[in-house]
Amino acid sequence: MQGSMEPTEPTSEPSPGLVSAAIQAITQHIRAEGLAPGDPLPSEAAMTRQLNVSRTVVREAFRSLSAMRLIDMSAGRRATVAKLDTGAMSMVIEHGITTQQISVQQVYDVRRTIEMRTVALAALRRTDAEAAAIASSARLMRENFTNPEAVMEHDIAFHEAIAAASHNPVFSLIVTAFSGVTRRTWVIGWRTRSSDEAQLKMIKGHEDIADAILKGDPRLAAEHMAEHFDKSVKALIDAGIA
Amino acid sequence: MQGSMEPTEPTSEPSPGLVSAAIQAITQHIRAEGLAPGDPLPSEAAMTRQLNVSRTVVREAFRSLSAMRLIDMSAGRRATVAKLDTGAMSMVIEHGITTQQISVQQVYDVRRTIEMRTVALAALRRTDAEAAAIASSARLMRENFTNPEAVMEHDIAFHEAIAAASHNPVFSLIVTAFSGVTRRTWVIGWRTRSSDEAQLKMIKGHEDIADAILKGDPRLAAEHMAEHFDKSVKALIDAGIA
DNA sequence: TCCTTAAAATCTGTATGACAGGTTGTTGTC
DNA sequence: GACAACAACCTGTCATACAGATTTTAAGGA
Repeated sequence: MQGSMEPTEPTSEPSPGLVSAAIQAITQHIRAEGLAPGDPLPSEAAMTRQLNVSRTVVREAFRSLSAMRLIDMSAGRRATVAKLDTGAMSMVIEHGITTQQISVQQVYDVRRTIEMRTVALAALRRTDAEAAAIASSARLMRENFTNPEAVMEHDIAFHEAIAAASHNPVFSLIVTAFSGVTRRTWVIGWRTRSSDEAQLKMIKGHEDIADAILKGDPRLAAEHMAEHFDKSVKALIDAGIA
Repeated sequence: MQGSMEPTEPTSEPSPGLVSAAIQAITQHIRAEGLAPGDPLPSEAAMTRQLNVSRTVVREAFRSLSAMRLIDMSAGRRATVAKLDTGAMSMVIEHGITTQQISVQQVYDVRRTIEMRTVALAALRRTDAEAAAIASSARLMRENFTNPEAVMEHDIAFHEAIAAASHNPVFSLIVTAFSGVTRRTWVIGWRTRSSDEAQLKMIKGHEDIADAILKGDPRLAAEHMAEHFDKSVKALIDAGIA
């Protein structure tokens, strides 16, 4: 049963490659069956029979979806539908940066645009627990301020917590996808704030944002966020980031 | 040379699975060599030797990156670094929608946030050709207004053209990633505009945006865009979209 | 010498078979 | 009825084979 000898559909085959077809078949199966995260998918063997292709093809399809984090795979178990994850988006952004198709500044412009909105939404919709988590990240930035690495991680957590408090997972998805870029450039911005004073002022900015969210004042929160981004971008430009 | 018999690195193996390791090796190769779009990657055979794993593993890694559109593959040719493409992002968004982890309204909120910015940037940065392309899409909407399918495609092209005119590929990436969702819900909004008058008014809104961009007035352009989105969201809510 | 063309080497696409190891369902015993 | 051993199923990885596409090399002629 060599693949090219028995074209299952001699008429219309728009996408080139059996793997692409298999990927589509799997995603369509999810849609057609109305599967939810955690629900199991057909086994590779079943898919092999259904599509009448080799296991190689089916496996490459499953693996591709797994790489995009649309499904979860593990040995012995069937693949399951995955919860929303930022994996694929992160990789696309990283790819764009490393191949110099997008610049760090362009990412920051998008981040600013989005986070001006998430911070306003967070001020309006945050639960008490979310407000506490945001404030906590800001506090941890101050407490660890002699350890840049730690400050950075709490900074990233701070922005992700705000996105989560916006109660729109698409915002969370995008903000989180940018975290990788932030990890790669954050230190540069930090170094331009040479004095302790400048560094503490930057941390103060985060506390102001957290306070505004706690108070439920979207306009004030957005103002502080704008200021924060303007200074961050300025720091990057001063450091000569293209 | 059975895989599990000769652990190449008996000490630290953080990521579970050889395929993940291979994916990382490839992306790191791109970074380390400073490859640009179009540049060729090592052959599968070369990668197989370098990583000391089977071709199966290497192939699944390549295929995964291809599915995310980070690399281009075709028979006989070596894989090459891909230009920035929205493929993976679209699939993530689609997945979120079909598994009901995100709602259409949430996508529209993100679109509104982003396109309020792209339209302003487009007004400031558009070339004459870009302004013409945007206006052309609006005109084609009017000319084909008895054919909903055609109107939709020109509508989508309109928004993507604005994103392109923002001269920030990250915006283009995100806006384009949402086009799939738009294709799946657009008709619903169109139907709520039952009269020709209502439909033509909606098209007029697009022309107003195009004019503002042509005039180079970011504030006016953003105002028209806001109005457009508010009406679109209202139309979806009227139609009972969750 | 240079151009053309045919053969060889290389590469990807797909299929098949094999086996290790994990997971789940079944059965049989106590 | 509880528990343990076993069988069935499933994924992870490897090896091999071959078709078809592409690139490289070599040969031959102008």
